[in-house]
Amino acid sequence: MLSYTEENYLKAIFHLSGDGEKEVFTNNISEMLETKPASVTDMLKKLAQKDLVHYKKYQGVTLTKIGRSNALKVIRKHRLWEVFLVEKLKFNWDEVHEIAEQLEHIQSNLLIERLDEFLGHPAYDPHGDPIPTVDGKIKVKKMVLLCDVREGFSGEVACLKETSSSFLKYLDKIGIKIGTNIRVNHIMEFDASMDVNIGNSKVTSNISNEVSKNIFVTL
Amino acid sequence: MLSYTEENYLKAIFHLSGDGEKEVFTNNISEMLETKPASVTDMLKKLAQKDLVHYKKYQGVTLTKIGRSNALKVIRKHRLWEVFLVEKLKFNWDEVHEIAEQLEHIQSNLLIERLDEFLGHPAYDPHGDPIPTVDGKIKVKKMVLLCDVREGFSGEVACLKETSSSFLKYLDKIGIKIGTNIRVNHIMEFDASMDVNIGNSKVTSNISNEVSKNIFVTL
DNA sequence: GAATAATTTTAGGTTTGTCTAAATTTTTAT
DNA sequence: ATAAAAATTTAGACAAACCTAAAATTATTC
Repeated sequence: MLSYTEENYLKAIFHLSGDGEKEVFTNNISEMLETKPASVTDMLKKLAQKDLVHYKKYQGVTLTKIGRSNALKVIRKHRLWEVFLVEKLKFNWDEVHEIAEQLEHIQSNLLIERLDEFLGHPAYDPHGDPIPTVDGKIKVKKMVLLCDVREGFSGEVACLKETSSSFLKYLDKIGIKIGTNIRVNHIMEFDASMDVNIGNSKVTSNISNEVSKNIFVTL
Repeated sequence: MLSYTEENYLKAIFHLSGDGEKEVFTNNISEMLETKPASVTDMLKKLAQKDLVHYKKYQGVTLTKIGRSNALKVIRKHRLWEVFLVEKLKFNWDEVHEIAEQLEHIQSNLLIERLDEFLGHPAYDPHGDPIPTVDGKIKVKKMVLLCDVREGFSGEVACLKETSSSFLKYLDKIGIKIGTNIRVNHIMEFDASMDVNIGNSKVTSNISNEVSKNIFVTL
């Protein structure tokens, strides 16, 4: 049985490693979890001892099989609870993160499977992130960042890279949600901002590169 | 902001005091929370310092206004989550306690008010216990223990004193749930067991005094 | 290839909530 | 009323997860 804190470390390592691809370093984790590097070192030793991470002094960490499977379990719970909050309790997509951060640590396999069923086995959370299956598989969609879409092409919003409340509120305001179609009409050479059509709207909106770098679309 | 542990102590004191009526003693708390009396003393000092309990060495504790209100908030959350688990996720009434013990500590007023709304503002949890309102009021039903019902009279099951899994499973088996009508036909002088009719059944069942002492009915 | 900078680890300390063992207070029983 | 029993508190320790400050390692730069 992992502690609340151990689960958070595993989750952070998973995310920072790009879903388990690369190595992760002490300072990255310390920044993400808002703790000091010294504390991270302490915890990495502990996780290594429990066989949850591969860790060599000064050389960064990666998750073991067991560590990865535990991280995915927590992420599954987090995303299912987010769906519940938005679909059933009518929360806005920018309000659910903090609550799901707590709910993801509730221990009960039966609970999470019943919740999954109750929600109709959703594949994606409200921000478009895939929900891992019970056995730790993730459906990866073929997506590109909106900023990489060429002029004249269009795509469907699939997932967000950034999910801060302020970003989500901005997207709400300009009418972008998961599934919205976006057509790229023109890209400014100067600042890489884009003139786009959002949804069925005939009106052209301009979105900054900072924004288009944080939206994934399927073509 | 109270810790998980502090909330559990307040809740335990509330329950042990008979909803805030009597004083509670160190050993009672220690037994309920499965900790040693010395640990309880430590915590009582801390709670007293935070003005959550009235505490005098060797003389027992009672909750302050603030302590009581916090205890009721936790109990409200616990019981609302129990309703959710039974009504929405199809849990059996004997399976929900442990999960609700965890869920009751999730911090978010908005969450609990949305949940309350989602569930249709229930007044009682699956075991018949009243759900405190946001402002800490509890609806007290006029109830008597089934063992105090006289021969020839009948009552409706309103609430259970004991809510252990084994007791709830036994009640399931003999067909007793909240709302079931029970008619007392005969009381054995020897062991105070009762011959009763459960629901609309014409068959007479015999239930022990141990059982009838743990069922509250309204007449 | 040194010297400096950045990163990471070690050493030692804090807080929260727990424990054991010993001391104190209260209650009960003779 | 006093001795024995029961309940409670104090004293001192421990584990988890964090901290600061100093030391060690790795990376970068001239």
